[in-house]
Amino acid sequence: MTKEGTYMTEDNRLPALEELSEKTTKERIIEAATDIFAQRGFDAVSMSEISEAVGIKKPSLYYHFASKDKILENILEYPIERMKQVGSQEVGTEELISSMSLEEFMAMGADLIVNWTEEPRMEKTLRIIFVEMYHNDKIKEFYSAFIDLTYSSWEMIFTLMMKHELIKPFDPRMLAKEYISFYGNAYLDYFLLRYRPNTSSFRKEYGDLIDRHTAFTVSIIKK
Amino acid sequence: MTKEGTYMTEDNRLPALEELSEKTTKERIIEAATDIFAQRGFDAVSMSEISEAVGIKKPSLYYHFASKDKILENILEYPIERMKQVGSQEVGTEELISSMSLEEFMAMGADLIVNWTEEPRMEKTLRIIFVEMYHNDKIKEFYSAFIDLTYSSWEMIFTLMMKHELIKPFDPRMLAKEYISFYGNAYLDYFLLRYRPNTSSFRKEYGDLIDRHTAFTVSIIKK
DNA sequence: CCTACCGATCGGTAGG
DNA sequence: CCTACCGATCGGTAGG
Repeated sequence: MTKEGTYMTEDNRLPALEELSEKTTKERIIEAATDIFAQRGFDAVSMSEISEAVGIKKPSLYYHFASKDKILENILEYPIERMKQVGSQEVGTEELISSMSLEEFMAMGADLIVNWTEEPRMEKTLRIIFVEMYHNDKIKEFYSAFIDLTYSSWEMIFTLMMKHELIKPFDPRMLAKEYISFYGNAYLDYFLLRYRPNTSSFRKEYGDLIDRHTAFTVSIIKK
Repeated sequence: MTKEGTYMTEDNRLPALEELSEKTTKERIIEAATDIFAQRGFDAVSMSEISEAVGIKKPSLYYHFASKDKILENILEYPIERMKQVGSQEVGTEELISSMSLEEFMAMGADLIVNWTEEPRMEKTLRIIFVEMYHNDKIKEFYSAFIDLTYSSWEMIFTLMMKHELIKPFDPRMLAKEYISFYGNAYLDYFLLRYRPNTSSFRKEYGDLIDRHTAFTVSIIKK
């Protein structure tokens, strides 16, 4: 968090161009820890193990992070930042809805939800979130906010669809919950029951099922 | 697993009636461990802590269970036995469907699913299952079987409902997945995100939402 | 069911 | 970023 890299640049020269694209030790720690935590969970992983993966000795980790908990905190900043990015680009939903067919919009929506898991770092972080949720208050807060935002977005979308008479009348909040539950359940299945890092992806395993969920939803709500 | 209670009955007399209703130490260990594992997870709980809750010393636990893992294994036998019980009493689904209204049957189905969580021991065991699923193969096996059985049961139910022309035509497997996802998601929310032992219950927190889910489902499928 | 004990490992610190 | 080290705690055993 502070004075990153001061140890390695104490000669005070400007870094060469090549070095700018190299990962800092701090970044390498985060990447290694994300990887190993995603595989075996936070508690089961020791600081020695992380340092070995990075290629340094255990006490050197404490130069970059004050504690094991701080490493986890840093890892969790990533999805929070990514959620803010997605949130800020949310513009013109109504124009989008009236500019395409119901089928097209729903397919686009499904794609957005699936894309969330496509980036490898995000996928590993989501795994950590699901595994550690039961006893980590920061993760609970993040996941709650993530779910609430998703419900509210789709409540708004379905409300607009009704306004434009694209779909039959429903309680939009309830419809959002029904629609999104399918994804929550798929996440539970993927991240807790069947997680095998680097051998598969959410899209590959659930893509077809999600297409069918989209078709099912359209068939039910379409006016 | 073997020779239970031999230490305490080495005088070879028949146990008094009163003793028959008393819990054996082995049972008390299971109950205490279930309680504490449900609260804080398997790895975070020490054998000392369990023994303290029971009122014995740590090494005495090893008279009843060969290892900490064996305690968990014993705890997991409970839901497996309960599932077998429920499975074996599954008779006359078709008569049931044709003997009541769609609304009545769906309300009864929702009740069965919610009842699964009402028994305190089952609730705690379900919490342990959700918390430890990510790294415990036996739990994965159990949960997979539980989910598959649920999907298959509802696939059969919806197939029979179509045969009796109570509901519109659907792919019954897909309809089962859509219907059950709502519960899977509610479990995820309850057991991982909002679990507060002894202060609430699944029925209390999700009863209303599930009634609305049942009504939503009926409104969509009813012929 | 207990006392006494063990090796292993953990997160973290001191001091350079 | 390293060597050397620490106190605490863990699951489990020996022997009664």
